[in-house]
Amino acid sequence: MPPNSESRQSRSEVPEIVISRLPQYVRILNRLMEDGILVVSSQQLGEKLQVTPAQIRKDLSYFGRFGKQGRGYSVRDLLDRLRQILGINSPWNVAVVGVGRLGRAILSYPGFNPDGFHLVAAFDLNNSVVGETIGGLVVRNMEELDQVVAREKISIAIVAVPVEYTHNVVDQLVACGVKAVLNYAPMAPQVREGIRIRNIDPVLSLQSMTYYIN
Amino acid sequence: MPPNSESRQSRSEVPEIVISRLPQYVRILNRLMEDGILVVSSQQLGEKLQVTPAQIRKDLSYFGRFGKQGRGYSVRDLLDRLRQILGINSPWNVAVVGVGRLGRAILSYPGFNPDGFHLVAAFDLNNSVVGETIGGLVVRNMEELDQVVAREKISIAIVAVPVEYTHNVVDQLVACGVKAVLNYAPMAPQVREGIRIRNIDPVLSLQSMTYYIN
DNA sequence: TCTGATTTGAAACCATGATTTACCATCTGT
DNA sequence: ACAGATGGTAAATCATGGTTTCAAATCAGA
Repeated sequence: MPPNSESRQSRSEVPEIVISRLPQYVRILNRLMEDGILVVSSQQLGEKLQVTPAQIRKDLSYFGRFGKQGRGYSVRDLLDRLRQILGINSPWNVAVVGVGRLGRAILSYPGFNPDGFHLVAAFDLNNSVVGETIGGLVVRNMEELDQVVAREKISIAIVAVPVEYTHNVVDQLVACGVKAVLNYAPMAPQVREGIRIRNIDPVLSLQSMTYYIN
Repeated sequence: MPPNSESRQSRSEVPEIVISRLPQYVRILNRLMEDGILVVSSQQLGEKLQVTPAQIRKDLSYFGRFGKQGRGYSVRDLLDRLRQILGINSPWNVAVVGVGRLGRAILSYPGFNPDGFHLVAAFDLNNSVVGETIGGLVVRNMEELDQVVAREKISIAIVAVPVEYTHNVVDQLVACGVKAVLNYAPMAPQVREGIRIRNIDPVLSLQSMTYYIN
């Protein structure tokens, strides 16, 4: 088998910051697609994203040659390739743990589904909310976690529990086979190699902005 | 007037990445403070934060000399200094715009107040929720924005409105004198020089994690 | 079919910031 | 006073990633 463009460069060599930009490219390309635009240049993409055209070309060149000189990139082709690279060309099943106010907001947020993240299960530690139906899902007891994660092939979890339970919940999720966690608690749980975690922490964001406006 | 430690280095020369680490130092120091720890070394701090002691010392050296050789840092003093540097030694008044499910979750979240971010006003575009009381605040009409922002000295806003209104809302806030915006909509509004904006976008976070677990 | 404009992709170059090393100053405890 | 620990500073080095440059490919139009 001849080397294809994707194996030219080992996966681990692509800088993480490049990966973090790809979803933004995807978002713009989706918009262009909806607008019926067929071809786009790195120049035009750069303007919409406030980055230099060169950076876009370099980012893309980690994965192959997707453009045509003198012309630009086919919106549809580039979108397909990026979705494939990111692993968002097929849907993911996601569990939400914690159905307090934030968890409920997450479960009701319509923005996950169109991008292929299907919220398929909800869990809570507090038995008084177990059994409730929220966003079309029955809230389950944490005892069912293992079984449901396996049955529904859940590899991503969104954690919105109080900070004091977070570490424990994340450990349980990882033990069940969950591979990626989006954590809304104000802490940075440590996870073992191979597990991805992202923390969303509004207070940290606010605290770094006050430096500049002070 | 002799140069003090803070003017040794012009504010703009401190790398933004350094600023973004300071709130994490503050968080750890708060915990140490609660635990009654009086002194901490860069070594110990580094372990808790998963960074090298050298980096912590270098970060702090942008702002002055806070430690004592042979001893470490006084937790209370370092905490005070960092809070002063970040501008979080006195409270900030914050407005929340958008009281849908996410806005309500934000208004009810108890994590802002202890860190000195006081949610003092809530606004919504939809008149059907104006007048409701949520988290102790009466939801106001956007027409009152200008007046309330001025009266309450609000310089930070949290925006949780649907994506199609976001650009407009951010513009209105900036026009009223708001200096920093925490945006929860899946877009990156452009703001003029001098205004700080941070975007919280769970879908982008998920999409960059799938690359690694695919 | 030729010409000129456009654009990509690769390589070279450069800027930033992290790490390492070395050295000194200062503190604690004995 | 001395030993050991630790911070602060500077310099050197290294790693990362952003920018510049340019040859080659492509396209549009005469």
